[in-house]
Amino acid sequence: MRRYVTLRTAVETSRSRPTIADVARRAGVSPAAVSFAVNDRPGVAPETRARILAAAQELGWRPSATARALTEARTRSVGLVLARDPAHLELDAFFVRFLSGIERTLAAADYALLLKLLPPGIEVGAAAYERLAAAGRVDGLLLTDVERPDPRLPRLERVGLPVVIAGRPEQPVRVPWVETEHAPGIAGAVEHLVSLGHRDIAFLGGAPAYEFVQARLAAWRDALAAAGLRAGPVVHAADGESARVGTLLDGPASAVVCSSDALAMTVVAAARERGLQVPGDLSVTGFDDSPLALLASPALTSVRVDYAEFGAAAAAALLAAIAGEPPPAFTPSPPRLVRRASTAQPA
Amino acid sequence: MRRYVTLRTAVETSRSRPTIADVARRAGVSPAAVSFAVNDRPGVAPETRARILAAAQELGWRPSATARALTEARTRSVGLVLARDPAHLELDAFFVRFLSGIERTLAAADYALLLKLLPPGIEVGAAAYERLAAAGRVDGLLLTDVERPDPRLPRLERVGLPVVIAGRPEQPVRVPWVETEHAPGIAGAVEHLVSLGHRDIAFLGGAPAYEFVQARLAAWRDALAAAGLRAGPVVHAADGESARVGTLLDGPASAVVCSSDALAMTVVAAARERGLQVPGDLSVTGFDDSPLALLASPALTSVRVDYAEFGAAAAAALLAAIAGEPPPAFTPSPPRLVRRASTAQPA
DNA sequence: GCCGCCCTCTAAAGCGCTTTAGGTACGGTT
DNA sequence: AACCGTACCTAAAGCGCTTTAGAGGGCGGC
Repeated sequence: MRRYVTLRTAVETSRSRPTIADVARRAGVSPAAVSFAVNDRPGVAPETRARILAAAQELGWRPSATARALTEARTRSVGLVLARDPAHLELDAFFVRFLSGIERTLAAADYALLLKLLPPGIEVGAAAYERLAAAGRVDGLLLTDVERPDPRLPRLERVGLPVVIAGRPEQPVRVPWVETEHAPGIAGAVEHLVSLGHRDIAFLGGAPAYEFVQARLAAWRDALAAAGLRAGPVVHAADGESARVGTLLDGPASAVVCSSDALAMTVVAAARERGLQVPGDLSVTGFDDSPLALLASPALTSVRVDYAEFGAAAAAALLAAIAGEPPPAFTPSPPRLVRRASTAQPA
Repeated sequence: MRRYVTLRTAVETSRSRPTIADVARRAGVSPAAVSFAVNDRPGVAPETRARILAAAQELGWRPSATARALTEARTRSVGLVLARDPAHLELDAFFVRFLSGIERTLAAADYALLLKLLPPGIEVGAAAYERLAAAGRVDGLLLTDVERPDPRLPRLERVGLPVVIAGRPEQPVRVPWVETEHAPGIAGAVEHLVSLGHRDIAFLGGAPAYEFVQARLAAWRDALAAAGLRAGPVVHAADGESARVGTLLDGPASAVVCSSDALAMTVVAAARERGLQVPGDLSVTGFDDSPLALLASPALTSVRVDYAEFGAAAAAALLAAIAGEPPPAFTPSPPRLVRRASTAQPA
């Protein structure tokens, strides 16, 4: 057997990372053979492969992600740009769960996640996407927090990279999107309240610009219509904005359906200020079933949605798009109403 | 003026990203000239530079981050590995604020953040660091959630990449670390309670394995000693673990200092279960001043620490380490006690 | 009017991989 | 004995940039 020899003296004294050439030299083969071996390609004798892998192991060599990215024309990383105020993210149960689902999928595929957290301002957000794409830092992009209308969407096709939207765009887009079954969870909350005997049910949602807030609002409206009830008052507010939230309590509503647990706590606080008891005088449902729901007193009846699963599905769809395949089927598990102490029969 | 011409026919029909050669051709210069121009190096005539930049603009060209990474031997990205249970992260005010601070620094330096979110399990966590480093995906690593002792630390020197620890390692390490002034905030809480007249002050902290929990515990102890008081009971618990938290209330303590707002809410709930009023029968202080503090009822007296500033400083130290410079000075702004309704004079 | 210098720009190598196009040796056919 | 396949493996190009060495031209000084 002829051994492959290079003239370069093997100065392995350097402390920098070994290269494929170092491994090749040590295993007595060409760099190409090393490449074939580590990538599990045919054309390498089993014992040669073993020798190569051993050499790589001994040297602690792993192929440079950068060099690979250059030759394979893909970085094995995807980007997620979040253009939300950090303060708004703090109590958001969605973000962390969604992120962990994304990670689960990406890690399995050996992809990395590039996270960009920006102060809000759509223009900035879109520009960030485009910069990431133009620099070729990522193979694809994940979009979330869809607004209606969303100014980012028209610009998306210019990005020239696979993009998957996590959410349901209002306007028609040529970009694939993935949505989970969060809104139907509202129906469960309404039905629960109706079955308790409530006839006047209000809605308290977050910023109306968000599509997911609108979807929940619509679900609330539909569920009321299905129950033959008229829609009670609707208020949009930020967490803790108790003045505005309090206006909900001026009407006849005996129950409030909220689009988040933090908002539900805001209602509870506002009710208490007015001397109303929860759930005696007012029933309140939260959403997301965050740890908050248990900490609140009374503990909040809430809706649990599997956002990790959603994140995993969105990431899977993106990986498929990158591979040029159709997105895998996603059947979200149905949201689950968790009954706790914040709902009861009306007085 | 001689124009640079390549023999390659300019087939600009392809829809793939333009390369430096395309820009060079369009501007009538060599690729090297383009490189010099976009990197603001001397040796390019002003009008040539303008012509090159215009060509780049017209083509929508940005240098490939991948190719750059290969030649410059740096990726312009840093990694952050979080090995915490997502459920634990959900109510954590630290995480999001810290992240936004990191982003602020990185964005200014045109660095990207590679985030890895892992299920806990230290072995896994360290391996993730090493894989990221070995593949050359990042130029440096940020470590947080320091434990005592932390099994990751001894392995850190093998990583062969700049690392900065955000937190205070118990064992001596040769890796630079950055810490913020969170623990002294506890002293403020204790002093506040003492000034209200409390003599028996308990401590409720999160998992004792975390160094930051220990630091807060120590600060509590020191503050009590300084006030000439004996240390009340200490309990470590997870958010919502009210059974264990309740044991705090069996003793003589008239006040509880907590290491997070979520724990403070847990105490409040446990107290209420036993028929104790907050703050009438029991004063409680939270920590972090998360949005929770305002939503809770009573609103929580809490300690605000600027974690964004901390994240920014940690990232700055890492960038300095990458550049081979000493870390910039960091003087954290002092924590601020925010007095709200959960503390009052003892009965 | 020639030399030398500076300014501007190009040629070409090289970063660490992957991949295509062979090339060699060995065994089995005709 | 010449031939063909197959199995392994190597040479070399190329990914898109940066960078070093050096080429060419204009200009001032003598």
